[in-house]
Amino acid sequence: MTKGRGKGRGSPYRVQVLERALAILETLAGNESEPTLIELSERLGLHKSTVHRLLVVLEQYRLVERNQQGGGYRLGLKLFELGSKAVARLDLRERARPYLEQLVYETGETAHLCILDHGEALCLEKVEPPRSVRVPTNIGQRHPAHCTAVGKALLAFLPEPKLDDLIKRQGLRAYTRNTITTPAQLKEDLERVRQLGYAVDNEEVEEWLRCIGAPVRDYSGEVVASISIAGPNFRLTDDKIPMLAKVVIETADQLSAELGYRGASSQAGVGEVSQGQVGL
Amino acid sequence: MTKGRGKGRGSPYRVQVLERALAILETLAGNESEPTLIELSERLGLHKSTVHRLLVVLEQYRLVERNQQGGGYRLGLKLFELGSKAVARLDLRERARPYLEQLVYETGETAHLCILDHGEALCLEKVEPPRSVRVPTNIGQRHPAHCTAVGKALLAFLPEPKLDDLIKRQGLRAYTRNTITTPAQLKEDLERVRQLGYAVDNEEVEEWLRCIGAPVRDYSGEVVASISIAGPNFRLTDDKIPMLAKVVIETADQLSAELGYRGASSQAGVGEVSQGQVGL
DNA sequence: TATGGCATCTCACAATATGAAACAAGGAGG
DNA sequence: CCTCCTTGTTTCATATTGTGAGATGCCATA
Repeated sequence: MTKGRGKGRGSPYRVQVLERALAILETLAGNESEPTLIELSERLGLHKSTVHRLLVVLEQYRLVERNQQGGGYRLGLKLFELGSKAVARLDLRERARPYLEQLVYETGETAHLCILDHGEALCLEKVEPPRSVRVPTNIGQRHPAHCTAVGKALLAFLPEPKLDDLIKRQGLRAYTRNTITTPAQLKEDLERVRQLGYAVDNEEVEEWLRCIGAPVRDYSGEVVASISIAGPNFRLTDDKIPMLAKVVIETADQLSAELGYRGASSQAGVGEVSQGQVGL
Repeated sequence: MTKGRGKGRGSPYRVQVLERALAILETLAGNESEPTLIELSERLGLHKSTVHRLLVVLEQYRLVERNQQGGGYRLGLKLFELGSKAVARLDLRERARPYLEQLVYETGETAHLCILDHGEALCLEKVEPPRSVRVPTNIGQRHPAHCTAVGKALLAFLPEPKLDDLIKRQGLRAYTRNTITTPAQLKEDLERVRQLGYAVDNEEVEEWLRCIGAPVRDYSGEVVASISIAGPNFRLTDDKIPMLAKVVIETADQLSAELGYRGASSQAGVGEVSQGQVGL
């Protein structure tokens, strides 16, 4: 019952077992606790038997583990293995780490590296300062693009039609009262990002959380990632933001250079850019 | 044709589609290049149609991506997402990183953090020194346990029956002429690890590569991980090993303390150990 | 010993995945 | 310009494959 569980887009191809197996994985990914076979089957609206059979196979392949003689089920480490392979091709991650560390050192705030993946900001790497307010993010986590600094730093350099497409598909959900919720506002904000060279998340996703992000370009000049610092509003105050932004931009530019970007000291050259429009 | 493709262990449950889908993922994980639909179907001995259908579904769920309008297929970033969730529960990784960095700082060599997963050493984290000989390992990669320092540091604290079981299942494959290939030799070596508090990989997996590893314990005293440094034989020379081992052990002990181990300053008390032979 | 929660197994049924073959879309080369 | 070849996409009849009700087994706790 309740067959086509969400997933919206009517797609021509379906493979029931596969979809169910993946639903299991997603459920395990979503839950802190480690659900039991029956909890799982209830949550998915599937039969004990069915879920059991799938779990056994998934376990054979290490995509799923059991707590130890009995407990619940959880994601297996094979996924970590595969996931590591999936990001290995973007060696961004390894190359960016020193720069993130430098950023943490210079600002004392948590630093992130993200890429745009299917309209959301996917966090590839995070470096935290020794002791700090806990920023509620994790490596591998997705974040909405329209209300995060990393997200906006990426969106700002997307061709307009793609941007429109994303807005239409993802919507602009409100997380706090500061969240931007109309396309017009968002575009205005992105224009500011292009002019200043950095993006700000002013408590748009979490009440007390502010972020400052800047784009990272590869050898071809394309924006392929963004980095940011994140901290509580009482440390990232309005008057400090320009100064901190300068540091973030500098670091992002260094990383861009590492990736082969020989920018004509072009857009957002920190010092002097903001005279003309930077143009979409 | 060729139905039960390897996977040996005759297990009571089988779900064909799932197994095939996972075979696709494994193939994509194993290949540097990004194979095309037909290459994939040939390699798997499956029909174009079948593979295509599976790929489309896998792509819907982001487990697989295409190169961009046309190229080959490759692993999708959803796997990274799931994989990150899978290791999040062992927060080992984040907590260990500073110690690995310290280790790199103090020794100038590449540092690794591994756990024992199904008889192999799974690399959870790696930190490299600024410029160094490239150590051929990656985060997420599995390594044989019997011929690596991280592996032996873990094996040494396994109950004997489990060890025997592992040896029987994994075998002791030779990678170089230094690789230990008999259970007796291995056990002798592991005894030495227990006495000295550290394990050495003396070019047992790669001709020029040496490693020094030490176990990490959690609050309960159980060995849950190991850390190591790895470098070329001309830097990790016999005479330097005891000194370097001391550093590795100290760092491992600090990490153990961080994890809540209030060890009775027990085995391998760092200070006085090394008078014996360094062995091997 | 009874009880309940959970995992595992069996089996008849039909829904589901399968793969042959036809079609479409490019690209390369003559 | 046309043909040939490679790769991806779609369709459809078929029986292989997955399904789920229910029975059984297992191990706790009461």
